[in-house]
Amino acid sequence: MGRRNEHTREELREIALRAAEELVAAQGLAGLSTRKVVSCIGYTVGSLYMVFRSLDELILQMNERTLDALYERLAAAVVDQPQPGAAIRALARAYIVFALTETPRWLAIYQHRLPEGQTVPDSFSSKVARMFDLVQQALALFAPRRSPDDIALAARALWSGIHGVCILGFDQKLELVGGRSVEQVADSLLDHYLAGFIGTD
Amino acid sequence: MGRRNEHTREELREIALRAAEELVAAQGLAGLSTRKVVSCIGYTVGSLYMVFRSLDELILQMNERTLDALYERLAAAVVDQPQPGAAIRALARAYIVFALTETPRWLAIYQHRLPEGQTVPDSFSSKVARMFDLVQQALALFAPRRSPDDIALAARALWSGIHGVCILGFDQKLELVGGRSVEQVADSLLDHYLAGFIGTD
DNA sequence: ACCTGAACACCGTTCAAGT
DNA sequence: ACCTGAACACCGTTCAAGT
Repeated sequence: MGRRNEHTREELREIALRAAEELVAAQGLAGLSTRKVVSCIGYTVGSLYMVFRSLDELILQMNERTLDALYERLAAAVVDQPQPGAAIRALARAYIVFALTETPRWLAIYQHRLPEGQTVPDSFSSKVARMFDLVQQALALFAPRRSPDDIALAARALWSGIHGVCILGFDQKLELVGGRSVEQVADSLLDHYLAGFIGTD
Repeated sequence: MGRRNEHTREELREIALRAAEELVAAQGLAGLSTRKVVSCIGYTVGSLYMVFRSLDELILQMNERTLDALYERLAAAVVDQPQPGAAIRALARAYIVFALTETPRWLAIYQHRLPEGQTVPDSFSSKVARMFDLVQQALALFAPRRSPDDIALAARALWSGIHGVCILGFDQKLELVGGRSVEQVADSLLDHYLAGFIGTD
């Protein structure tokens, strides 16, 4: 046995991540397992540990790829939005569309929890920071007289708010008000927050 | 073996739920298992299935107890708040305090996902609705000229927003801005949203 | 060096067997 | 009726053994 060498390490990593993404898309993060991944790609359990330190690391890398995809959607959404208000709205809408269309892998980012004491790698954090900067830049253009501190706080509040709308919106468990779409609730949050933010400028 | 009859069905249910709550408090929802629960209460695996249909049902009932505890904190917070604006702020603050002090079992409400196709029992939904009514009532007093529809939408936007702040705030994975406390971000969301909401009255 | 597959310590759930 | 504990089908991870 052994020494098949059909794939390089990098190829193995790639097909494993792709298989993981398909499994998550079909069955959610809970439906992901090392044994399912290797059975999809025609290897045995041990091989996975040649490329990933653990299942947690595989999930972390999968989530980084999701963050990349999300960033590109957000970046594409702000392009050609000369009005700062429209840019913020476009960012929120792009986030919601991503969450709606890629629900399982978007959810996986938040469902996955590292074992006690472990922290996320820097590459992960910087992808989050990069995405967050888009919101901050749009807000800075929207309220140019505000201090960087005010902008940072507002960006965090708005981003968290939109995220909360998405999370609770897809959780039928918490389906509170019938007939209210995620977009409608997000618009309410955005409109009133921005009105209040600019009003106290 | 068998027929110990040390506890009634109801007692067994109670000590199992209590053990589950302790396990979750100590190790999070991921650290909860049927085998750990029964080992805590001195029974064997099979016994658990006399009282709960499945582990999912046990978790659901545990989460309902958490919702009860949360509701009481929220209800206590609005009492003696004659000013409607203060009532809304008190609700948000009570929610944050609960999330901060009871983090694992508060998180468990959102981490737990039912198997595909299953829906939450009515008792669960009505506990959520009851909690949500508190926000709606406070908002109705705050903006008495608004239609019930507007109030419902605003309540949902605000509640989702505060929840998003809590969720992202405790997820160090997404720790975006150093030094910003959950309270600070929540205040920003609340202040500006309410200002915008009342401003367009 | 690469890969296997048995082994270990877990897991949820079921159910024949015992009292 | 109540409860056990073996059994089944899973799980993540390790590692001696094979090529």
